Amino acid sequence: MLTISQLAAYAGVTVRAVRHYHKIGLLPEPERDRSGYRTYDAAAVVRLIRIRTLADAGVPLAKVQELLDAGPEEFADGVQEIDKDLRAEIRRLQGTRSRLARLAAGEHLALPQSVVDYLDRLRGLGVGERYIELERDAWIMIAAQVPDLIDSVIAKKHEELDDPDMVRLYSFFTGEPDWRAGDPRIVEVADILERLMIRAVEAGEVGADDFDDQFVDLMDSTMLESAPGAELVLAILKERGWRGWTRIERVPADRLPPS
Amino acid sequence: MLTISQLAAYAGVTVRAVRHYHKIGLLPEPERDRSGYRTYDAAAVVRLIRIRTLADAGVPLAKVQELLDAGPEEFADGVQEIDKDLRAEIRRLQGTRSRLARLAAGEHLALPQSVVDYLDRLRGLGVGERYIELERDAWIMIAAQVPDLIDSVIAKKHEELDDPDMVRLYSFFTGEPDWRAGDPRIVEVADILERLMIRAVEAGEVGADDFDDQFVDLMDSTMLESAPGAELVLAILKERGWRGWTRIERVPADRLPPS
DNA sequence: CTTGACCTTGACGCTGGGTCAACCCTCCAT
DNA sequence: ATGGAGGGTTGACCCAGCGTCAAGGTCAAG
Repeated sequence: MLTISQLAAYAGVTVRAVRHYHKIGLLPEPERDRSGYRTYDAAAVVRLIRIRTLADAGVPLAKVQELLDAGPEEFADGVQEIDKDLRAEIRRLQGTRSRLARLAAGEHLALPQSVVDYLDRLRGLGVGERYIELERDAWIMIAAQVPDLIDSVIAKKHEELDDPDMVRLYSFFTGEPDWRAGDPRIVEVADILERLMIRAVEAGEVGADDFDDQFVDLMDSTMLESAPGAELVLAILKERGWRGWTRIERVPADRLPPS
Repeated sequence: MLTISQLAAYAGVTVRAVRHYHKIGLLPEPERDRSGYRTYDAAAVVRLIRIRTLADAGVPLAKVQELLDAGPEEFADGVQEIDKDLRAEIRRLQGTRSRLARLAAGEHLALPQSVVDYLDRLRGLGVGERYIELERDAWIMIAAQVPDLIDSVIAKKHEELDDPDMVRLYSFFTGEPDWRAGDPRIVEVADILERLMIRAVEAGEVGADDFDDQFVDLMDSTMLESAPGAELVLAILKERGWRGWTRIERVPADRLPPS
């Protein structure tokens, strides 16, 4: 006959755990000797080891009880199910490992790969790190609000970057992004942007996107919030008869303000 | 700006969890809008996703806080450590899977492989299943009390089984193990056992074991508890001048009771 | 007889939130 | 303007699976 600590040690559990199993009725209370000590037999060892095998597999104790007190085919089914969960858990941990490695490598897990690639392309064009951080934050906000649109938006952005004028536009954002009203470069930016807009209108791309108004508003306001100079550039373009940013519109000539 | 549910959804957590992180100071409380709603920016998204990445890896939230607020080399070390734990956990789960498979196959995980092999050999000799269960339980009790001796004991048992007389002895245990005083077969068993003992004495094996007295007592009492007929056989042998079971002793001739 | 290692019951603590409850804010359709 | 849906807010209680005292009774050895 065994004492509780012998039983516990052999099964690889603590004495406290064994008593817990008694309390919840998972392991039957054994006989006591004359001094009140519990005395265990081989059946208790077998049961306890089964309990641990299942519990180690992550099975809640209540289900362990069900399984151990069920018929053999029910037991086999349950074990099958548990094994499936174990395999899934192992895969999950492997995924966690790779995410952890990416986190340690300094990757921004807050954004889908497409956006990361886009930002890398900007960086490759010589765009300053401070501006890229602004863009990154803006894309995070957009991705958080419309996660399923982000890939198609980024695809459009990539197309835009195929245009050398657009590349020139971005190169303005190199270095300090602290634009101030009166900076003469703002006019240069506006000139480039206007050329791009004209080309877009000529190519019939205006109004050709599949995004709804609400989303266009989101893009515009996010970009305006993040890029301080954008407001000033937009003001100039507005004088020249343009409206919009994400979606370009030409204001009718008769409503143009006097230049 | 994001609401709490947008933030939570994007990071793949519940609103409740985000508020929990605020309460424990893991994620800073953001500004509120005029109606008291929390408004989140991109930095919160980044921080929350980092929290989740670490928490998914099983890191307790208190340590997550430490890590995120620490320097880069401390962070890298911590991640290294976590990844080590993850690998260990994956190996543990794979071990659990194999134990689970053995459990489902009806194996007795309560005994080391050596004992299982020994019992299989008995089964192969035609020993009855009921007796084998008795032996199994006895070995479980012994293994639980002296786990590091069990392998050498079993090795001795295997040697014994090389003797045809011992095999004959075991074959008596086939079928019902309910021995009763007066059963003539008990004398047969005693005869065989005596032959074995004489041979052991002649081979100089008596007293040649490396086990201490306490352990010999344990073996004897366990076997006597489990095998009901053993007592009767031992009584006959005692009359013939033998003592012991695990460790054989020849009682000096002058102390022999009259036969 | 003492000492130290066990045994007993009982109660509280811990992680990481889930799950109400009770109430406020905003927006949209009527 | 009104009512309802669908957000948001705090607060309080609840869970598993034990760990960790606390406050003693028992056993074996010296």
